[in-house]
Amino acid sequence: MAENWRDFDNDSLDVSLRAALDCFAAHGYHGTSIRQIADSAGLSVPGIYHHHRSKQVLLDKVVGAAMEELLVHTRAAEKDSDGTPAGRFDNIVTALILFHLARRQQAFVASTEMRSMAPDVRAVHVRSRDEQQHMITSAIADGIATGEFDCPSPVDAARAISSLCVSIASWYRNDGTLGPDQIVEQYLGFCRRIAGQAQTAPGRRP
Amino acid sequence: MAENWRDFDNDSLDVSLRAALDCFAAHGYHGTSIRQIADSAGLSVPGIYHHHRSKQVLLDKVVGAAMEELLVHTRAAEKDSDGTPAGRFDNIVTALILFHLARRQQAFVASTEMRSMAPDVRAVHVRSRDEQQHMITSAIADGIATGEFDCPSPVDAARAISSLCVSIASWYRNDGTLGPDQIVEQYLGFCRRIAGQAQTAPGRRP
DNA sequence: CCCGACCGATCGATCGCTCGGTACGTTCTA
DNA sequence: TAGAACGTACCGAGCGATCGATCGGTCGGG
Repeated sequence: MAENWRDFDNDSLDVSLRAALDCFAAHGYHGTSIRQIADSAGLSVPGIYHHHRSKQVLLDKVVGAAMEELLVHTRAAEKDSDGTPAGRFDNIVTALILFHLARRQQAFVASTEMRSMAPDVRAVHVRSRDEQQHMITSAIADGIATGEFDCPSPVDAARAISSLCVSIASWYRNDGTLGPDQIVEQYLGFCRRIAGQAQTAPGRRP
Repeated sequence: MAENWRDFDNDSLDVSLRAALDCFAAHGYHGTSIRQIADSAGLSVPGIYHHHRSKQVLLDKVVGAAMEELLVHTRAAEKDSDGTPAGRFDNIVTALILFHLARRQQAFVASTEMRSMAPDVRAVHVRSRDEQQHMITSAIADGIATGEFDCPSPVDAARAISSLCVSIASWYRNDGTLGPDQIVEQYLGFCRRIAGQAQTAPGRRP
């Protein structure tokens, strides 16, 4: 995994979770009924409950799988970097962008349905997101110390960068005019600029 | 209005719409029942229906009021600028940021509950948002022509800027450590950098 | 005397979820 | 090796609760 953090293979969601994800992404958690999920999965309502205890755990499993995947890829991306703040930053942010392209629906549901989750479940996912964001913050903070970055607040910049990458999930479509590589290049450029990386521009790699 | 586009006075929502907004922001449209709204408004369920025809129009009125307010302020902000691309950009983006600070809940509901609205109603609000975003796009495009801005795609940059400002609504709290002025300064800086405005940094006005 | 503001009671529909089953492949036993 | 026993994977029907919405009222000010 250490070197192939750029690749996201097929997700491991079963037919029920896949159906739940589709419905949640389209109509939201509370806007989706178990019957809709069952129809979408080609099962009956008890068929869903045979595999998953409740509607809540459907949401939990869908979001949990995505968050874990994101953390694993992000940690691998940082470890695979050259160790410099700018190198760490680039890899972490690239992993974040790639994740939101490859796991569009999961990322979208994770960000929009946080409030629909039970408090204890939500706490786990909030912690994951905080850890992810902290990796960005610390790369920027280190980069300011070395002069590679220039911005007034690493925490605020990291939040802006995180928000910007998350927003990709709300408009990206597989059949759009921009391909994944172009988006990575463009958004990595945006994020570098937000952090004040010297001599970079969106769409141009130095 | 032409010169006081920076000010957002108290919103004109009645007690029912205010209650609906609070509930929608906290639990989402489908996660909110009419009874919750009635309780929060200090009315009975028929008391709500006396003033508003359905749950759908509650959402429509809340979002519609916000979108109209945003457009009015943004148009005034552009008209009030010095006419240069950079000046237009700064005013439009500033209005967008101020709006998301002053109308946090409305902006949040508008962005998260688009999918919960009837198609014809949604189309109206999508058009408003497109017009808003197009003003940013055109300021950037003009700025590239004059050399004030530098980015590969004005459309993509405008979308990123718009997304970034919208995201403010999902974390900003009135009692947070950052005051409105600081956030405007910081996020305007982020947005300038995304568009590739020369010689600017977040937190520093030239 | 009427009209706008509001409420208690209740409508049919739908919600998440469960009960008691059936079908079927595998395993254990005589 | 036949057949009983079992575990897994499901389904039709229906549970109590809650949903958005409505009905027929009450009540105070003009």
